[in-house]
Amino acid sequence: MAKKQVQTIADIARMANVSKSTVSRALNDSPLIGMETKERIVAIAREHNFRINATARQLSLQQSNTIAFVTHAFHKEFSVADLFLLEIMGGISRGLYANGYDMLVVHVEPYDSQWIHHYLDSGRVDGFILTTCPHKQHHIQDLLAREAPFITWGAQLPNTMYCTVTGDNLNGGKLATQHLVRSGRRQIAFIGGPPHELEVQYRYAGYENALQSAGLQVEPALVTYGDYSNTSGAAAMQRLLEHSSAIDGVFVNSDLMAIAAIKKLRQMGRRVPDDVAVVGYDDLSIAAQNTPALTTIRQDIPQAGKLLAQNLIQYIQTGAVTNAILPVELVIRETA
Amino acid sequence: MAKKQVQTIADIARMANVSKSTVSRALNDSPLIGMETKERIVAIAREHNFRINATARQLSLQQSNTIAFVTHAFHKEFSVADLFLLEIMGGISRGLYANGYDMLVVHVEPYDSQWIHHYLDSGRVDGFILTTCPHKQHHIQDLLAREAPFITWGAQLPNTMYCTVTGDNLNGGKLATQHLVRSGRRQIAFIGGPPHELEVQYRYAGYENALQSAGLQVEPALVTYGDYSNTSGAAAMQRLLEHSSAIDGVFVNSDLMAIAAIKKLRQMGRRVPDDVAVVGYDDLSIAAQNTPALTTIRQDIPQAGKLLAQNLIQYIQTGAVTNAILPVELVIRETA
DNA sequence: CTGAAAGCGCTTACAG
DNA sequence: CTGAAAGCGCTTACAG
Repeated sequence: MAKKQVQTIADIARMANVSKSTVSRALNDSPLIGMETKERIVAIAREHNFRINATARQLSLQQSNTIAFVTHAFHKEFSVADLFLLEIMGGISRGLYANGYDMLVVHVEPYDSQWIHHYLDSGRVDGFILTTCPHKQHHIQDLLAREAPFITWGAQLPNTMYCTVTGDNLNGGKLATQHLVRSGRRQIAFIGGPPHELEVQYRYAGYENALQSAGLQVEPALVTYGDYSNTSGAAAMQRLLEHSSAIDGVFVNSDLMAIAAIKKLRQMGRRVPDDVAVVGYDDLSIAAQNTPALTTIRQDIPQAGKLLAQNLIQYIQTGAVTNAILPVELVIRETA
Repeated sequence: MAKKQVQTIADIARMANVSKSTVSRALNDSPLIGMETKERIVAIAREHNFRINATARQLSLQQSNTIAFVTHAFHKEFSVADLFLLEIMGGISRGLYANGYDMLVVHVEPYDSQWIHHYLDSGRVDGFILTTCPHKQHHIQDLLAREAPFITWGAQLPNTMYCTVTGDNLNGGKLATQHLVRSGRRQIAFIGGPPHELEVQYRYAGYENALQSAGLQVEPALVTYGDYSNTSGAAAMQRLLEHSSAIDGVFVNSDLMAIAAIKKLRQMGRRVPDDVAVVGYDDLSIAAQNTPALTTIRQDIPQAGKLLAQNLIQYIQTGAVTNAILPVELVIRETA
């Protein structure tokens, strides 16, 4: 495996005694080429470990075959919640690669949309994938204004038109709450993520829906919100217990908050799940590792990544706007 | 911010009444151009939000200005240890961007080195950054054979010549052990990562060195190894306690294993740090979050990422092979 | 089915 | 200091 000898299709053409055009067609599986010629050329190329020059190809084709994965600049400490990024990146990368695309990573600052110009106008990338970043809505507005091809992870804003992939938050809320109801809980609380998030609103709707189907009242005193961090989860749990000590079940919008809530419950002398059952959300690796192991709602993140890749490419190639909703699943462990 | 109007340097040339050559020189800060002309052209380009076409530039310059971050395919569950990847990627990305390079992410399988050809021979990337991936040595051999530009995170193999950045493992082991000695511990155990890893051997050397400086014996019964996972950490701790119940301090090669070891110690009825003091390694976010908060050795990972980027680019541009060793630091918390 | 030639949008040696 | 022209390595409409 020494240094590359055969550099261009012109080299291959010379060796095969054909024109560059023919080599290009053979290597690109063009229909207008003789079977025999093609196989001969492909064999020579393979033998010499030849790879077509991507840059020249991109210039000629006027596309980069590269997608940018957009995420926040990593200044601060990482939390376990960021494992989500790694997991979805794996899925995206796999999906892109299968379609002949590469994945660039772009770290963006909250209030700067220059990256759109930088990467798109220079032809570096053909489109963007957004997952979580501060001021996502702001960036989405700028992407729309620029008519940039992109897709996002998360629920679609009303009155907008762009590609999305999201989990089934409504059903997630329903499954979690139904499970609590089925185990005989009657005072079931809700600890949400930020209330302005659509995902959170859907999960709440699922919660409400499940309670009503079971003939239970939705009590405002049992509903509160956090910001997904563990400290906010602990604080939320404390607030709930102060207002209503009869709570016997909680549906929490993230595993991290759920684990913090469980700690708080124990500090306050409640047993989990005996006194209070807890269901989380996400099924990060810490959910299974926690003691007691966390009952939670799982979203298939690698699958989500794959869809983000495929549907963005589809949009770039056909203009079809898709909004995909992925199924979620209840994972029963020890806390409920 | 509408769709891009001005597409090429030819457009700018027309507007400025100069040739394409002149525009190119102005935009690239060439010395052989009039100050006045340059400023006029730059102003026009900025006004029209013009970005030079990266693909054409790359083809002309015969370089991609792109570096591949190579990591393992993400099949399995993620663990907190993988947060390391996110953190170092942030540093690398920042370092590359500052030098005008982009970061591509490549997920590789253990036994397949085709990715080297795929990305290098096609001109997609100018070099590779390797952090952790299975069969790293195997990949390094293939990179060397192909004469590919690359840099790795981790200690350098003997008799090889390539760029590396690594933490000061020798001093890390020394600092951890010295701290245990200073707090009066005399039966200090060592739980390493895989013993064939150079990093682990250096940490062991630091441990040994610190013990000897303190006039303490190195006891083979107090030395054991794991694979960085929490289960292996718990097993290692158990083995140590079975062989020698007088242990009053442990230096563990990762935070994950350290936390598992602490759990095990408590199960066996030992108090931490009263009966047994524990020092970990890495200072992942879980170290501070753990109860009790973990005393550990910190490496500046974002800084490491930045150096990986800079030194690889330096190598590509000048051929200079660098082996950088980053300082480490003892972070004292509750477990020792 | 195959080839000669133009074109993708840059950079730069060469000439002025 | 500036411009005309060749070249980077592909793809593809056009002609055969």
